[in-house]
Amino acid sequence: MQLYLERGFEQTTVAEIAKRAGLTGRTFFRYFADKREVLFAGAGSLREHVLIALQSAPASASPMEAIAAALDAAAEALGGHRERSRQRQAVINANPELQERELIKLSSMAAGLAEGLRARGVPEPDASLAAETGIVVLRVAFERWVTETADATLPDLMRESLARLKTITAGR
Amino acid sequence: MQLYLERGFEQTTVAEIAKRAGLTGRTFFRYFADKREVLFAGAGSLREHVLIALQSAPASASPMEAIAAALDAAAEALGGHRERSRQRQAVINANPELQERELIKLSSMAAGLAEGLRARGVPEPDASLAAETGIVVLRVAFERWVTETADATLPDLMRESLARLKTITAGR
DNA sequence: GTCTATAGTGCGATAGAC
DNA sequence: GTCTATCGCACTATAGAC
Repeated sequence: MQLYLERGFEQTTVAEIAKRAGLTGRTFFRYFADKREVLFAGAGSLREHVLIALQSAPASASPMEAIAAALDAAAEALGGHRERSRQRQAVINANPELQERELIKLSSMAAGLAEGLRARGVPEPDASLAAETGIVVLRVAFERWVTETADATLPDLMRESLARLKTITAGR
Repeated sequence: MQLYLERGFEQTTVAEIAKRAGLTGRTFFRYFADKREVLFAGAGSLREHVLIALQSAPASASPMEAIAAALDAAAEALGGHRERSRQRQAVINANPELQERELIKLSSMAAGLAEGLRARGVPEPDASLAAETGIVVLRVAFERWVTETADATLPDLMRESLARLKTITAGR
């Protein structure tokens, strides 16, 4: 993160990262599949967290209610370090390659959520639609959270965004 | 496409592609920013097509109605070559790098749709939510279209998926 | 079209932990 | 004695500078 902020992602070589960490380039690739992956190391635990929350939702919950529970868990997990999130997002927004990686991580979370919903008996295409829609809400709320100056809390923005979505999709 | 189908995306070198096209590797990179981009050459025109449809929607249309019009245009543009779409998707599904590229193309379309909605006077976060949700519907419907054996038409699947989404997000 | 930096891989050597 | 972490080296292919 230091180097990526200092001189930008592309301008930073793996050798430089490794050197600052007191390692060699070869060892870097033992831990990270590629240069981008360093910024997404925490994605796995977030994914688990969210999927557990989905499973823990009461069986009586509707698909979107279950997704809402998962989103609450995500907001709680992400809502902490706002400044760090801002920095990280600045690096990512400055580089298309990193945006690609971020998108596929979120897509993987969506796939996990869809699977979780199917396990709850939700048929397709409803499971995928609900899961992907949940990720949309997550992303939009997160972007507002790191962008806006007002300090609404992430869980609040998440709930508010979900409410807006319901209004928008409601018929007419 | 031939080479990617024959031996897989990773196993195909740019030199091989260039040779079969009667060019040198360097010339390949004059036309395509990277090895993946060949598969997404048509994305730009689809994007335009869809954005024009959004602009052409009547001013009285609600955000989701405008998005629905854009989706119709997308379905019409994509709905033709089903077998080719299947092949293309098979190549993409077999390779994470390609999935990343596909996601960012769709994300760019979502950004365009959101901008189009804002131009229509739709405020944030509604514009982004509606736009991203539209892309979700597009993706889910498209996946059903290339996956399922039954030959429902893409426009039909698109409309049906949108209808399901409305049901799912409806309160309770 | 040529030249080159750098990402990323395969294989093997070494050293320390338990 | 096995397991794991780091490193060294050779090599390919992408992608960018010129």
